[in-house]
Amino acid sequence: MADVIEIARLGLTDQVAQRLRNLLIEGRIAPGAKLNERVLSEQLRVSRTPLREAIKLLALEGLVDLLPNRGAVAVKLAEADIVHTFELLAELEALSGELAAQRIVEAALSELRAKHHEMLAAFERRDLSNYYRLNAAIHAGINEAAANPVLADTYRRVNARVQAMRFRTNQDEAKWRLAVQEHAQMMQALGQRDGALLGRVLIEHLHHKRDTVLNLIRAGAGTVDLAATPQSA
Amino acid sequence: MADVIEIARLGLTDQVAQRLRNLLIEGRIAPGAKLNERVLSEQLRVSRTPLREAIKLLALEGLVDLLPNRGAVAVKLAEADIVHTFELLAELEALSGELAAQRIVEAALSELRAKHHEMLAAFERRDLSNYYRLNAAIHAGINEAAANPVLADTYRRVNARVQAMRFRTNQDEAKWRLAVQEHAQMMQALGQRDGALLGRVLIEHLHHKRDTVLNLIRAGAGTVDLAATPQSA
DNA sequence: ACCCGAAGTTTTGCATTCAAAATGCCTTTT
DNA sequence: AAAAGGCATTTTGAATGCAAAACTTCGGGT
Repeated sequence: MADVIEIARLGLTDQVAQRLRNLLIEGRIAPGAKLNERVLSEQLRVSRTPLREAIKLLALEGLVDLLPNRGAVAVKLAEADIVHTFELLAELEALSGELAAQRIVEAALSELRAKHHEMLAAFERRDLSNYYRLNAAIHAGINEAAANPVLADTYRRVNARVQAMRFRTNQDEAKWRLAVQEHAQMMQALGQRDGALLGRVLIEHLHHKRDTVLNLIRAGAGTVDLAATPQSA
Repeated sequence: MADVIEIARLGLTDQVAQRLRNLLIEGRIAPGAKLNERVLSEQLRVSRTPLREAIKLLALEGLVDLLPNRGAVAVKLAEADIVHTFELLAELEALSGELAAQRIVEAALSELRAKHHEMLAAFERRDLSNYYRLNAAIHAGINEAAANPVLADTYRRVNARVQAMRFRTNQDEAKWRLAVQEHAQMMQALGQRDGALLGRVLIEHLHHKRDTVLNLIRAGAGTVDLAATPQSA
């Protein structure tokens, strides 16, 4: 009866990294914005040491760019970056799906179905916030069902890069409907344990997601934010 | 005429990370060994600050495990980790191959062919060191030809985890021969721009590599090293 | 008037110092 | 004698301080 409870106890660095990650993903720190160490350390009430370590971590995750002797800036993804990221992300999701279809246990499948129905409810109410949350939870669930920690970890890292963009999509009614349909197909394929089908559906799904994000960028939303949220208020 | 030459100028942290990464991959720091910050900082002649940052980076890469308030240890991969890593790695290589077959330019293909022949030469001489170097260069070349930086980066990261193991394989003559044959098939598929075929060959290739590594571990080589190289000399 | 250059300021990078947590040893008690 | 508790040492974690690099601004020159 060794490690039974094991309460939190995260290091400060990891807490800071988590906080910064959220700020970046939610766009509270605008793409292209400089990350001033002194300012940030005062805002987060930590010294520069754990902050710097956290920034280095985020750089490895690809959420910030590191300019030697000139600090870090929040990444501003170009179209090519989006294309490249989704090219990989689609494949990772497909692999997750194929493995999940083979390995998922009944309990997990039921939980995913439940989340799927909750998501449908959020869709009917046009409750974007909950829809997004459940959507992410379902994808994460499939990932977990694949029972490959290395894959899960890699997926999380790559996904983080475009999460900020995905956050702001699904305004288009038609595309939203299509996404919901695809999710239904996913659940069906998973229920039938048809990995190949699930993989194909996921690739298609991500393909559409990519196009949505690209449109968003072309509309200017993803690149102009520079002065919009100067990370203060 | 801005940044034309742009010599090195890496930060100390990155240099330390690179050095540590090599030590870990080459097994100079044995799996399971503790990374004492004071000792390492004296050996590498740097202060603990950049060292700590580097260790955190390696933790994110999965090369060391981070125990809260108790420092870092070099990862000791279990069989399950190997299986999981190769499960992903095979897919990443296959994707690289498919994209490379579509996108590789003639010059890069020629360079790969040249490296392939050099590798055959190294094989004939049973020159394991050069064989390994050229082998890695060819895989890296295919990766680069895929022209997807996100994929390339991810591949590098995941590959690093098992590089230490791959380093010590190919002692078995029969398996070595097979690997060389598979490489020939790879070059042919690439020359024909047959991405699907190249993908299949690569998955098979990695599959075999995985089995070799698993055998190596089962023979005890991968896990017993604990006291073998106590990171000093 | 505009451009180039130098001094001052700011900001990052690294080292050192201080604090907190863990490990190991020794004493003490049953 | 064995186990438990406390003290000392070691080791990690975080903050501060110092030096070097980059940006800014102001002044002089063309």
